[in-house]
Amino acid sequence: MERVNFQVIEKKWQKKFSSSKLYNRNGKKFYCLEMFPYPSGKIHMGHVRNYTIGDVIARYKFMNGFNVLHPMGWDSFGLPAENAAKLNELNPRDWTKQNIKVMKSQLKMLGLSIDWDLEISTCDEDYYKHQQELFIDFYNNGFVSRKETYVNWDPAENTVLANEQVIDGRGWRSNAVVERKKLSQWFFNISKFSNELLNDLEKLPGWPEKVKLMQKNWIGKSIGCELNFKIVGNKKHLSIFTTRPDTIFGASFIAVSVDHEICKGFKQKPDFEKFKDHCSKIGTTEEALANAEKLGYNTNLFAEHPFIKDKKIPIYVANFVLMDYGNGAIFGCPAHDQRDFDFAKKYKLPIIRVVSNEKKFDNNKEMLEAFVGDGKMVNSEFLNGLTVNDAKIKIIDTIVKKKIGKKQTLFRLKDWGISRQRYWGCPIPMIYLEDGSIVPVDKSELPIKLPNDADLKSSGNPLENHPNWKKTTHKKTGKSAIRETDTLDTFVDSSWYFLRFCSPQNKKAPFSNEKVNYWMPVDQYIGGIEHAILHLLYSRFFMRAIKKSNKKIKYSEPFSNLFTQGMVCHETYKDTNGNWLYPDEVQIISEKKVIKIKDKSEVTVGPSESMSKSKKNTVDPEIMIKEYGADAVRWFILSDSPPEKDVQWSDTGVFSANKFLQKIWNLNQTILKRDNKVKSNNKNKIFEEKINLFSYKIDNAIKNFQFNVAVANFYEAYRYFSDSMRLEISTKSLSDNMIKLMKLMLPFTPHLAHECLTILGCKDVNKWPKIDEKILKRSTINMAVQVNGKTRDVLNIKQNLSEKDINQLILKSSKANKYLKNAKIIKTIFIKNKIINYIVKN
RNA sequence: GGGCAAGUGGCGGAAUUGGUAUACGCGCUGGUCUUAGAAACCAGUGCCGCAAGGCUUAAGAGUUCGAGUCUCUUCUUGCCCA
Repeated sequence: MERVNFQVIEKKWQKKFSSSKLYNRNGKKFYCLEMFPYPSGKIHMGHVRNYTIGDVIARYKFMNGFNVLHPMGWDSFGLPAENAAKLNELNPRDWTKQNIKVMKSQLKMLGLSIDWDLEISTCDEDYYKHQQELFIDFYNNGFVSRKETYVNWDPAENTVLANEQVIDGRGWRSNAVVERKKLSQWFFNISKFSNELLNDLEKLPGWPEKVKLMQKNWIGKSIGCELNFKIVGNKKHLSIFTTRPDTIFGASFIAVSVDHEICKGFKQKPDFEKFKDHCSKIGTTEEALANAEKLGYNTNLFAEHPFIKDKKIPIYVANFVLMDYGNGAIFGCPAHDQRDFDFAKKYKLPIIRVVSNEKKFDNNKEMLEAFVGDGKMVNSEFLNGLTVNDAKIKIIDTIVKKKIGKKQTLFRLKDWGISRQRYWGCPIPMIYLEDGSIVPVDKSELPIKLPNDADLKSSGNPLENHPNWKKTTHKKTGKSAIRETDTLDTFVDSSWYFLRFCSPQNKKAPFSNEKVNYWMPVDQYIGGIEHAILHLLYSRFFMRAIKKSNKKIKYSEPFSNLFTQGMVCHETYKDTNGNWLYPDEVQIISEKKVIKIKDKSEVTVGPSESMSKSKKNTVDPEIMIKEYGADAVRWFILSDSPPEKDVQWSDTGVFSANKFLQKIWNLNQTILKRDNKVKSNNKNKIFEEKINLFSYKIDNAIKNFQFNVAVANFYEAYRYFSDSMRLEISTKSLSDNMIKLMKLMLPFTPHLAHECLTILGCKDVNKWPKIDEKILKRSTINMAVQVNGKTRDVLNIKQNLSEKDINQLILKSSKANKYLKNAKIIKTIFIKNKIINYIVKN
């Protein structure tokens, strides 16, 4: 069998992919974008999967006549560069540049159809200059604010962490116990768009339902009401927020946050300070608060119940009430909220049931946990007998009429804290004047560049510690000023890069309005599900804020279709000492026996998990490409699982992918060498119809993102094709149909397909083959013959035959006949081109 | 605790959306070729049964001429939120 040297043809075609313009600029626009990588060092299999999927779509659309935009860039600011730089005594910039160089060459090895002329890198001054410009625009349009808030402070990293970076009360990277600290921070006012971001999810039919649901929950709209309580012996009111005003008759305490105004009076009390100190150690995530033991500090103050005369409710300070949600105060109804229940049990507060779903309500029954289900109101005076929902409506109505509160909508979504006490990020273009005012720098002074000589080794904020970087002057007044020394969260960098790709070399502005209005929105966005919430939500916010500050932009949704691919997994290996081992350090002898190559010791095989450096269950794409070829790696990663699901990496899988591609090559060679004197006969027609059917199936599978199904169809088509070589089919027909198949394969295995198409003499390589739907209607179909619902025969027949014809056929020759002979047919169910089912009685 | 998915051979998975269950690949078994191995090629491979045939899509029920697909109950797993 003839073999092709993949290394040679892949190198050859990769040169052509990057040297000539891949795309012409005709046809309807199609913006295909994969989430750009963080340049961490080398590409991993997750990247291979992500970019191969994107490449299939881009090439498919291009071959179908679209004007495709398929760019790539680098999400190149971020903490790892800083850490690596510390470790290796390198400048973060040099470390990042080096990684980009390596990863770019690796991506090229995959043969991706990326337009590298559009390459951007977020750590380039060219990029972050415009980001600073956008920041100032946002500031001038009221989308930026400065707030003092409690933040998650990582004492080991000396930085603020986002809620999602706090795992079980510890920093995700440092594992240090996170503290609550009050800091002045910059915020993007994403919450101004809460309603819009929620409602517009409905306008995104091309997004997975799952992602939309996650965003919906994240935004977390809740409708409730504000209610004022009178404090006994005090003229002041205490205003609380609740989503369960219907349970007011079950209220047995009020709980406020430690930061609530009311607590100011206890500041000098040592027991309060101790309590507050304790609270600060829990962290601020909802999860941490929910899991923490419910603790309270008794203020010895009481509030009057608004509907029960002379009833007094104790006021506690509680660790599970947050100042930045609602009013920082709630009323506790222990019978119908688990947190309140736990709290009431601990402090021996009454538990009064006000909702019941029992047939006969038993007021004395002891509760073991809170009842949060639906039911009818009890113990609630004028609400008794109503459903929870009706009770809510009635009580809010009453509260409004009595002027002791109002209806209120709250969102879980908070403003986006963007300040980071870090060096390797985009400097925030704000300055502090001597008179205390804070103003943006003049746009003419952009970019505010990062200094090259910052000290990264000492703890704290490197820009703050720099001897003179922060000293500047205010352009308008000439007076001295101090720069903001925080840098922007790197999520900001990735919130608008898709706009920059539309005109990446634009020196004057972040993007050209005209280009953005042409290319946006992204027609197909592809990336990991891990970005389902934050990155996508922030990008949606950016688009809206940009549209409001730049009236010429037409769109508010950045991504019209979203595809989230699954992860790449591999088995894990541990040696006898419990150390993780890389797959290439072990040898698999049999299903039950795996040994360490080095010393032949036994290895324990663990479950297949998402590839990660910490568990060493990674496979290096570059090594795989060198061994099996890029086309085989691409082929395998698409073939084994549906793209939205996790895929298991398997060496035998990529090995057999290579084998198959060699067979394809060999088939091409056989056709080329075939005597072309073979005259056409009626075998041609059947052959062509069959290949047409395969083409139809493959085309459909690609359209539906079922690449694994497409691959299965290629295997079948190959086998059919190879079997047909023995038949008297004209060489021209074989060659034409091979061209058809190779074009269909081009998005999957571009190197091999280009090579084969060239030797077959194909002139319109980048034109998707025509699929004749008329032929599909002419070809034969299989019809199942059932008796009493059991399949007894399958007929290969012409399409659209009538029930009568089929009855005759069956009587003549069918295996099903013997089940019909001595039976009485009571009923026949006939579905054209699908099935005939005889219901019989003996 | 809540929400959302999903459960099909030894494994990854397919099934035209209610109409031939197990396509395709991996693995395995046998054979040809080979000094031998690898590769290549051919055949077989859900379970029971010598066969005819019967059974089978986590378990159980229901709707239907017909259910992997729809409905209900239970179990299990995964993901997200808490």
